[in-house]
Amino acid sequence: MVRAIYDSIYQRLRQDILNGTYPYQSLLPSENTLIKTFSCAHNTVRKALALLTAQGFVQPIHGKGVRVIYQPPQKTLFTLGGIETFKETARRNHLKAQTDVVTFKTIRSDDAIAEQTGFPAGTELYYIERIRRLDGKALIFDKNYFLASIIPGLTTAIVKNSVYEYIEKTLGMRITTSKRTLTVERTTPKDERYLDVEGYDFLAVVSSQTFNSDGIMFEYTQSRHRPDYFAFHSTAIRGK
Amino acid sequence: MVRAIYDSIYQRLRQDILNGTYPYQSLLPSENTLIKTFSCAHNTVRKALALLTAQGFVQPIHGKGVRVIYQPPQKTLFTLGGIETFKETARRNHLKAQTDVVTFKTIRSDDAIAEQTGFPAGTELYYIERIRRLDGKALIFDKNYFLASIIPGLTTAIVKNSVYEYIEKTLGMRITTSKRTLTVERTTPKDERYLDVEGYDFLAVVSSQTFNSDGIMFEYTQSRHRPDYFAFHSTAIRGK
DNA sequence: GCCGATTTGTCCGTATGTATC
DNA sequence: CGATACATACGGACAAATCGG
Repeated sequence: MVRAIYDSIYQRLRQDILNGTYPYQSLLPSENTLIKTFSCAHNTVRKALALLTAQGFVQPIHGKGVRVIYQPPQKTLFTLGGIETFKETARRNHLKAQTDVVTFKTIRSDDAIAEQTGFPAGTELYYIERIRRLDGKALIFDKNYFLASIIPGLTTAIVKNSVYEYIEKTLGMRITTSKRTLTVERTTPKDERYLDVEGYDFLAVVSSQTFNSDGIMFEYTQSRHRPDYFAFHSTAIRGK
Repeated sequence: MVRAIYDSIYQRLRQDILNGTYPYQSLLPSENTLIKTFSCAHNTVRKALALLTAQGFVQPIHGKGVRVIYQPPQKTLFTLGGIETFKETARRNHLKAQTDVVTFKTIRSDDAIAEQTGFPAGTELYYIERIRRLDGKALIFDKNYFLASIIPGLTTAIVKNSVYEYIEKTLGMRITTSKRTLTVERTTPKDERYLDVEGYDFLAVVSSQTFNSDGIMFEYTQSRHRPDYFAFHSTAIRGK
């Protein structure tokens, strides 16, 4: 897979921001300099910078330069914000990850499920419930609905490992957009049965719809997190 | 203020998606068509489409078209996700908003504040605590730190109305990037004193750093929300 | 399976506008 | 005012994916 030029520029600048070459509040080399460094056109550099801006790494200042606004996270705990696998998250935090599958079946969506997930009623779905353990503690309760017509051949073994790995590596499907809603909800009896709630009576709940590169929603997931291991990061950019 | 061409195309398409002209799962007119419609260059149309993609409205499909993946929110309640003032949010939900200022003072940041907010120790700051009421109920507890050197002349009157209005209209400063972290925390005695917690012992806590168009962080805010009036929306796009 | 039309994706070079210093 | 730097826009070229005949 050959990377696009703008992408390699983006990756390079991103790395240099992360490793401190361009520290917080410093200015990146000017667009003109970058053009010479990477021997490419103006627009190509700008596309890379637009990406960095959208991800919250830099803030361009008209007539002045491009300022780095990324700061390394101070408290290092379990966080999420991009599109990341549970396994990836665990590895990033040097924690031992384990997944228990408690439910695995195919269902047909009814009106209630359609209302909640956005899948039309009558659609054939996989329904999966999993418990995510970090260092042995049951911290996250996941409910997944997968579109059976798009994700064929799911097995408990796959589900226990990583569904995303199966989707991307085996099926060769690309995951692109993910829309999320975050709420705070009271623990249910089911939560208490499966999770080590340890006195917590509220959970952080992330509901997400995931789309593939055809713009088809193929997954609806609800992840219920124990609050003390949860943080969610997001960057918003005003208009322009 | 004259809008850029790409921006007017973006606004127009966005409107047409919101009002149902281009419904969920439909395809937008092709880039070629849009070029003719708006009498502009390829790249200009593409910039508008890139914006729509980044905001989660559409998903382009190589060789096929640009698919609309926006769905109107089903449960209409208090939500946030973009950069929006409290007043704007209240108006959108047809609720009567009221703000009580409980603390308003200037302080100098110490090590503890620096650690939490990201302002260097020794910086002069405004510190404000406010209670946000919707339809009379005290639902949100806000703590703000503003950089005094950047936001001069704050008064309780301004703070009771809208600080952002003051910043944008009176000072003429542009707010651009906002970085947020979302956590779930136990209510404190202070929360219980000021908010109508009604038995809720956990709150949704949004911490945000706001940057102006010079890339200077001028605000750190912590908003503590009662769970039943809180939802947070976010769109993530996988790298490429 | 191939070809050609359509459509999105990447890149270039140039020109002009506008903000900062 | 001039030099520098980011912002917008144009037009052209070619690549890559999709789809129908």
